[in-house]
Amino acid sequence: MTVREERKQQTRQALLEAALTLAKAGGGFASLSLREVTREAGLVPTAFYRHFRGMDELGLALVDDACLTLRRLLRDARMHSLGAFKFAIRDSIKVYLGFVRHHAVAFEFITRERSGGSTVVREAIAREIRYFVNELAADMRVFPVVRELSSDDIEMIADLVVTTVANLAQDVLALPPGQSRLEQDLENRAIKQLRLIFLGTSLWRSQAARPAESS
Amino acid sequence: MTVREERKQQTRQALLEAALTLAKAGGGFASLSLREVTREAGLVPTAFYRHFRGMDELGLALVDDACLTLRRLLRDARMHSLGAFKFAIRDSIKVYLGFVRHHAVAFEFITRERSGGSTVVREAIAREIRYFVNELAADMRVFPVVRELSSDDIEMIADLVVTTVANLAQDVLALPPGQSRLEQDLENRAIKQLRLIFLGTSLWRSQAARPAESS
DNA sequence: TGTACATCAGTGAACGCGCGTTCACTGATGTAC
DNA sequence: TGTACATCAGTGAACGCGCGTTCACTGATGTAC
Repeated sequence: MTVREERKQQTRQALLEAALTLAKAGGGFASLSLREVTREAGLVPTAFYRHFRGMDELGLALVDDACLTLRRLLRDARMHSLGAFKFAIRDSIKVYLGFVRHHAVAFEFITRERSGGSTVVREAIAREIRYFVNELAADMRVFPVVRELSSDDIEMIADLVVTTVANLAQDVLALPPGQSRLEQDLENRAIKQLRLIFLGTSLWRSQAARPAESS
Repeated sequence: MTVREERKQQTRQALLEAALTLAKAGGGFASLSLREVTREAGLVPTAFYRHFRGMDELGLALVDDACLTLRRLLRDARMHSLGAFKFAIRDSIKVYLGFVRHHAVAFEFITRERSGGSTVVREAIAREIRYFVNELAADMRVFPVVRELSSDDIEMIADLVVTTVANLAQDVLALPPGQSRLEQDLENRAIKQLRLIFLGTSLWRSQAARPAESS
């Protein structure tokens, strides 16, 4: 990579980080101006166009970056869990929350723009979530109890799990800093919820013919 | 109510509806200008201040309105289910989705601003969700299986249910119109998810001492 | 009931401001010879 | 290696536009007598 290309990448990164910082501090990515971003990055507004066509393209780049990091984490986690042949919910949640806190800015961006913001950003995030659900569904097949279920049901359960942990991230990040007691409560709640889900999973097919409507 | 007060209420309502319409069509409530809203409502911009201090106050009024309607629905639903002493998941979801479709604009506003938009609107929505979780937790106590659980656990389960149906509403509303096949899929998925949750609930305490970590 | 005054929802002009985007430019870096 | 030209990331002035908010106003509705 030439010196010029290297410097261009640095500037691009500065723009992405400026956008994340401002989206976190202000009212989300949607209410964020091109001029604000370049100002934060220490550039003149027109320099923006050397890197992105407009704010939408920058938003997509943010989603891609954040999700790439998350995918890497999941891949590593899968390696480890496959090696050890175990699945401890509490440990997994701890690792996950550590990651969420470490990449708080990127995560806040994703959870926030998931349903707000511009259409193109929202669709990109929806696509990534679908990807994660499929990944998790595939991973879950290592458990004998799960392997007996239909693909449809496995995906249904994976979706419930992803929704639950996404909700956890959202709640934790919405907390004012230093509220470690409340954070503990949220963590414990999510752990219990996942245990409940897997408890239900372990019985799923056996009762499927006449399900738990009357309970 | 005098003629003047009546007309003022009409104008106020026109502003609220204009904001809902625009928030649905455009990029959410946050990226919505005072002038846009008054224009849509057929007013001069300055007339806005006769009704709200600014856009934040209008946002809060929207949350209040939408949640008031939803609370009424829940109250009615409770009456019926208490009268009949039954709890059919499929029927409940059907009623709920009917309500979501009927109040699509208000619902889209809530699900969208739940995590995007201005801080004050977001906090108001979080407060309402907490209220719904508590209501549901109280309602769930009519079931003998639930009554044996701790208040903490009941709330944990209620939260999981509320998150799941909120997620369903979000997914259904994000669908392009006329996709009744995909809508059916989402509905069936949510029904299964709730069944799974109640299946887990029916066994919750009995396995609590050494929970489903190894499954 | 009729009159004289008070209230106040909605008007319209005006303001200063930050926005996205255009354009011609500069000067450091890259490249071909 | 040295030179002459090409590339292109970043500059700075300029534009037209919609924004939130102010202010003094108008005229229909309300109220006191």
